[in-house]
Amino acid sequence: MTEIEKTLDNKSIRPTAMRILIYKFMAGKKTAVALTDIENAFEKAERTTLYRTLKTFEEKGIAHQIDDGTNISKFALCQPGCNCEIDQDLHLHFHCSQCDKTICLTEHKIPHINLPSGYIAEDVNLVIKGICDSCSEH
Amino acid sequence: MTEIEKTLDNKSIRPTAMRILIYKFMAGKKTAVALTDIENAFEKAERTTLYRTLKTFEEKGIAHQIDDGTNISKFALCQPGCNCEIDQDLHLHFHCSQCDKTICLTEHKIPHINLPSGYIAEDVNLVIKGICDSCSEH
DNA sequence: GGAATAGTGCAACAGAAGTGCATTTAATGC
DNA sequence: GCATTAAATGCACTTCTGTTGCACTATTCC
Ligand SMILES: [Mn+2]
Ligand SMILES: [Mn+2]
Ligand SMILES: [Zn+2]
Ligand SMILES: [Zn+2]
Repeated sequence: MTEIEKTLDNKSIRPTAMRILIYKFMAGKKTAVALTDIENAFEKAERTTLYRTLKTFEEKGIAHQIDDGTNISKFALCQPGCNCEIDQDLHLHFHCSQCDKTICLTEHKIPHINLPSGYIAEDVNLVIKGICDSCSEH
Repeated sequence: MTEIEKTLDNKSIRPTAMRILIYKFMAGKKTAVALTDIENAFEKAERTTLYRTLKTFEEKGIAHQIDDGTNISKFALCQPGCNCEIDQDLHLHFHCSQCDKTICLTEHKIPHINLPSGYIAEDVNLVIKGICDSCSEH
């Protein structure tokens, strides 16, 4: 049983061949991935399978979905300190307008926001658009 | 020349019948509107016209587009103090998960966010999802 | 092994966004 | 006013992402 298989098993995700491949692919990327990214990376990849795999990953708490403002959902494996389950402690995301990559800034937590009375916050999404570190140094 | 016509004219937007209607509709709403909201509000409304009208409104700086995480673009007329043109001073948006309404919290500015070195911020989007004041009081 | 369950592949659909082009409408100059 | 020109609109069509139903396959459990 490999490390990945253990990780999946821990969260009661049956470690099928496709799931392991997808997990590996995501783990190898420093950025969040779109469904089509995975689709293009593998010859034999069914969009539906990817769709449902990502959904499973998210529901079981090993990945989180990111809305970066492009209207294309991105996904990233949860990092240590990610704490996606808990409402608090959410990190922010960066979307580079040049290379179109979306990056989890896990260390950068979203500051507390004061709301007008009557408003109850359940979830918060903070996305910064700009130039990423790779793009800015060139 | 009515007040609305003046507003449009000031930003060099030709005040056509449809544009005035759309402007009125948006001004009468306290929440941001989706394209389909306008489409449903008028019998004779062409999606393309609405689409391009909203785009024009945005480009000319009398409205701003809002990505509230629903993957449906919302639009709202700019309020005094909205300052959409300037990167700084952006306000946050609230999306109610119960009534599905999206609200501009023009008074609530997005706090300054520190980024890792190399990252350059150009735009920032902060959306809070939860229960709005109307929904929470019931 | 066989029943039950979970995962996958294929097909099809929904909804929003976007584009090209012909037609209509409005502004401008004479 | 009327012709000329440019802008706005309406219609048809395409693309893309997301989503679901259903049949088929693989895996687990007894
Ligand atoms: Mn993230
Ligand atoms: Mn707003
Ligand atoms: Zn970049
Ligand atoms: Zn509400």
